[in-house]
Amino acid sequence: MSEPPLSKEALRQNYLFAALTDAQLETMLASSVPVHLEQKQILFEAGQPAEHFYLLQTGQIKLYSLSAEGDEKVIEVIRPGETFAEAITFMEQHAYPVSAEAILDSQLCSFSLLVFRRLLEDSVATSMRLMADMSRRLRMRINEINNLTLHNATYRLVVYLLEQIPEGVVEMAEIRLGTPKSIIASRLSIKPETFSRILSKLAQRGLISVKGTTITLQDVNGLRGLL
Amino acid sequence: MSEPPLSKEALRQNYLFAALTDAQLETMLASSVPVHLEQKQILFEAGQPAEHFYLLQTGQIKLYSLSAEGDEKVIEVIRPGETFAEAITFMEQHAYPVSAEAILDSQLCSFSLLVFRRLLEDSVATSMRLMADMSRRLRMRINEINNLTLHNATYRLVVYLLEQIPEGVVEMAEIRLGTPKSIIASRLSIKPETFSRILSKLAQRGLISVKGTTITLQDVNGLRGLL
DNA sequence: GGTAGGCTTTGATCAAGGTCAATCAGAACA
DNA sequence: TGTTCTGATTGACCTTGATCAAAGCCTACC
Repeated sequence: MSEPPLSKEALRQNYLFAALTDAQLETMLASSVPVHLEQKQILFEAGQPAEHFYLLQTGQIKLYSLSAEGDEKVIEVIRPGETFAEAITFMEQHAYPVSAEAILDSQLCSFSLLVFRRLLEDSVATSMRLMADMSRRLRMRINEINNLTLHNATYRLVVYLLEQIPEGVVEMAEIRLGTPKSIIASRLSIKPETFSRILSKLAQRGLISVKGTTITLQDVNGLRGLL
Repeated sequence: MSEPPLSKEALRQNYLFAALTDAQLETMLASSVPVHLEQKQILFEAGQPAEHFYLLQTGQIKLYSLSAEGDEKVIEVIRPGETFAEAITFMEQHAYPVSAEAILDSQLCSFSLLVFRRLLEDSVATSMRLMADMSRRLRMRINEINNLTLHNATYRLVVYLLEQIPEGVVEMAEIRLGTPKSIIASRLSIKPETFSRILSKLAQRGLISVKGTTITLQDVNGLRGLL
């Protein structure tokens, strides 16, 4: 299992690193360590002291919270090319606010939060990008709170389905869920049983059809009409 | 109704402005306009193009979302000394993600987002503070999502009550709600009726007592035990 | 003081979604 | 080709909290 050599060019693909100078990029790379996770392996747990943030190269990672009773809520599913936990540099106590676990075997790269933070002080452009991203995340979270409080489970599921297809599609569309249904359910704050029931209800109404992990939106406009 | 003259010193009280130079502060002040809102007056609505952010001097403002059916969810209640909407500089489309309405008559001060943004480019320290605040807000939102999905209404209400009292208190504590119960209910995503019922249930169990807008926590430890 | 209008409370009823348990479907593997 | 294991589905039932409607309570204002 040879670790993929992370090039400066590859790194610059990511918005976070795009505005760094070569020297800065090299500093970041020098602090980086490749990390491999097996499926179900835990990267960090909520409350742990945070010293690194991560760039996911391949695989999938779920960020989630646990209640005292052990119930799990998936906050976000990270996909290749995305970084996560970088905003933690700014938290008072440097501790992860959520836990992270590999859904699939994953290859990632860890960076020092401290090094990153020092570097931010010299890179206004990168600060701006980071702020833009944080405000995007903030916006996403507000959106999610709205969905949770203002809308029901069916609404959330339909929104999710429609988000998976490209803009212009009007008629039919096929979605391949890249993630176990139970995790999507948790992401949407729905129990797996309810998730399954809603899917079959939508199928009954001819709006979608489900075959295993593939969902075909038979009537995109009809689905939009539910919102 | 004479607008209170906003001094540089007063402005520096706020974390956002604390790290600015005198000249920068003057630039901000030059872009500022005092705003007065009557109770129930709307400051801005979700989706409107955003050109200003605000510092609340006196009164109370609620930030909220509306569903298509007109249901309202209060996201946050702003109190004097707090700024809001400043993170919008970084959003792709510069539009307010929520609406803002005065709960009480309120005096506030508006600032130009554009001027602020330009100034951030010259003030690394202020960028850092802003990022710290954004990450705090991000953390708050994640916390709220957890509360919504992992905990029930009673839990959320008890957490809210306990948040209102100082750290060390063990026995009794009195809370004066500065905000109508219906708004606190919405903030906690509970209907007013349910809110009221939960309060009386807690009162029945001797944990609290309610007299109008004043709530006495009779048994703080008992309440903590519910969590 | 009387009364109008805004919150808040209370009661009765209902629906959405959760829980528990059984069964099923597939993938992995021997 | 079983066999096993994990995740998905289905059914019966239950709980939470929403909804609807009717009082109550206060405060403001005539």
